[in-house]
Amino acid sequence: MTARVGRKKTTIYDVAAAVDASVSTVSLVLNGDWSRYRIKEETSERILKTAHELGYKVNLRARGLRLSKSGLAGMIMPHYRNRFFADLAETFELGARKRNLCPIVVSTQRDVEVESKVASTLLAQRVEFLFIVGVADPAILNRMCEEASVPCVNVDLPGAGAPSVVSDNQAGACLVTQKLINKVRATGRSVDDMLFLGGVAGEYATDNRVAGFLDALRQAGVDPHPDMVSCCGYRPENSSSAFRAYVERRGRLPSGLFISSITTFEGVVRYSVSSGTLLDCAVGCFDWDPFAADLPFTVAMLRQDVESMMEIAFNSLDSERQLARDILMVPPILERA
Amino acid sequence: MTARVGRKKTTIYDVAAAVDASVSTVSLVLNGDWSRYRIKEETSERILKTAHELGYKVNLRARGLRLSKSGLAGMIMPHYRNRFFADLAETFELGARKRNLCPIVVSTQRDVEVESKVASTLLAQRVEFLFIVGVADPAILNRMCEEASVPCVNVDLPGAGAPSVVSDNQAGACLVTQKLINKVRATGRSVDDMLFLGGVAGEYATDNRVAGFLDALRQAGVDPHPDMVSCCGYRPENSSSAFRAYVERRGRLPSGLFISSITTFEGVVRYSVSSGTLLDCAVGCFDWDPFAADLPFTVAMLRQDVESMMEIAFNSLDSERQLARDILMVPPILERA
DNA sequence: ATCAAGTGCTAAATGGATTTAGCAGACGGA
DNA sequence: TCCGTCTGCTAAATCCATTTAGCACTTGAT
Repeated sequence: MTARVGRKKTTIYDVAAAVDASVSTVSLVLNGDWSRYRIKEETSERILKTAHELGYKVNLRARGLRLSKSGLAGMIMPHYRNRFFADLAETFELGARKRNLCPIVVSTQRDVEVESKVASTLLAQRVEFLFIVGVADPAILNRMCEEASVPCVNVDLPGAGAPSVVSDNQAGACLVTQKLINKVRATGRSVDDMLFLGGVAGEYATDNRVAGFLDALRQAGVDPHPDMVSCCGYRPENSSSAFRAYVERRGRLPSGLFISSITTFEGVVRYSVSSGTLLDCAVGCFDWDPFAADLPFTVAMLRQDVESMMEIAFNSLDSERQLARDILMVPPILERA
Repeated sequence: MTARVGRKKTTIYDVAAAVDASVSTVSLVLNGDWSRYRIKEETSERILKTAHELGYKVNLRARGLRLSKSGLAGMIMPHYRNRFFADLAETFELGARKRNLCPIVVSTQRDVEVESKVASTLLAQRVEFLFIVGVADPAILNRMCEEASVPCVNVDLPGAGAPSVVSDNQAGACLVTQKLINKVRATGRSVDDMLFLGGVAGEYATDNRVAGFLDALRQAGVDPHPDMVSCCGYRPENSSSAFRAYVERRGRLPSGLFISSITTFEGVVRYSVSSGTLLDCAVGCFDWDPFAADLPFTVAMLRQDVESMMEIAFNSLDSERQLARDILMVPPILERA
């Protein structure tokens, strides 16, 4: 191991000089097609050996320039702080590596400015494609990708500028609500008395989850009234106080509680702990977290099917599907009933 | 916006041709030092305008090749599935962007093979530096970085091949244990009866946390006995059954419980829920998670000071500090007492 | 008329790899 | 002897941007 103390990196030129061959030969050998170009096995071995001794490592930026491929796969997402996003990131990385690409995942904290800046950096790095995850308005980013002719796909929140892969919020919410209704009925309480908590009215995911919730109620013969839905936002503080207000106003817990997201869940738990209220009602949640799954009451949790979503997303990068721009729905998985 | 329908990207050559100027002029203008090279403002404006119209975006790989800088900042870490790692990733990204670099974070699932492969890809991409986070044996990776003359730093788990930034596990554990001891004494129970649960004996973090736990006990005049420490691994199933065994064997809960990590915590909660045991003892945990912080009993949680750790890590990339290879200890923050 | 200084710009080298067309020599057959 | 065929390799163009030395011209002073 001839230590490279000198700070410059070894190039194919160095290797060529060392073995007294041409750069082309070295390149051909290092790329493995020496036999196709009739280069003697002995020469090939000498080159390989020397390259290794000199600590040669290909410069992917130079190769990328020549081949106009970067070997980079880009993804932008809000953050890593819940299991859904964390799993998306890890699954994306796995998929990228499987395709011999180097994943670049960047989180943007849902800041529109940052989203644009990050996207343009990634495009300037010439990523081979871009996954756009959980971005409220993907239109601008889709546009940027189109101008750079870089394939892209929207995940989690759909947009019209590219194919989109999202969980089937409505069907999932409907399924969980049906479970809750069964439980409520089993305990003899009234299905009229159920509550949807969390999210923001007007937002894609929330609206669809509410729709699924209401679907199930209607199917069960209930005529939903406005008091059954409380979209109080995502922050735990909000759901905590909204839930407190609801309970105090009505003097009792709802018979069944549909929680729209994991942070909303946190707020409910916080209320329960601080008020000493035991949550003895049917509870369902559109999200999954190992901690929540272990809490002192049974929760029907819906886990989004990250593996399938990502597989579909990867598949939607080819050109026909890029043009189609469909919204592809993936059913979430019921984690616990 | 002259739409680039043709799939090739615009280069400075295209711009030069369009404005009938030389490539050099275009490059100088686009890099903002047109006045330093006495290029007329009018020319400069024409070039800028045309570049914009043609949708020109610099090719960072070409620039990187020329300048032998990639503009990439690399980090490898086990996964994103707990708040500590998630926060590390986000803080790293922020720091990279602040330095005008594009962050590349790759998770390796603690697989030694994957770690090496990912590291060599990142080095071949010529990242400007590499953060090595939570890697059990950083030696090989440090070596690779040294050969590539890429600065690196170990975070969370130390190694001798580069500077390391770690939480002060021992001091933190000691601090929490002192809190627990006070609580135990306040409730009149015996400090002899405390338990350290989780982790793996022989591992850096665990050993230091155990040492801190024992320090505090000795300071409190207790002579620690083997039954006070149960290193049952990290998985919730392990801690769940280990804790059950402990409680059943002794017929009661410990007076104070020191939990070594968040996954261990999950197991304890799982036991508590499944057995209907109320955890009415002093509980402390070396880790932090918003969900855990809201559970139905008070937990003294130690949150690792990610911001400080990352700042120190970034600072340790300069050449003197690269050579020093110190282990830098950062005290964790007591989140709740 | 001559020279220095200033103005506005460009040619060309460079960074590291890939890839194709083709060169030089050996060898066999007619 | 001459041609065709192999064998083993290489020259050179190319990808795109950066950067320095320096060219050609004008202006003003002497």
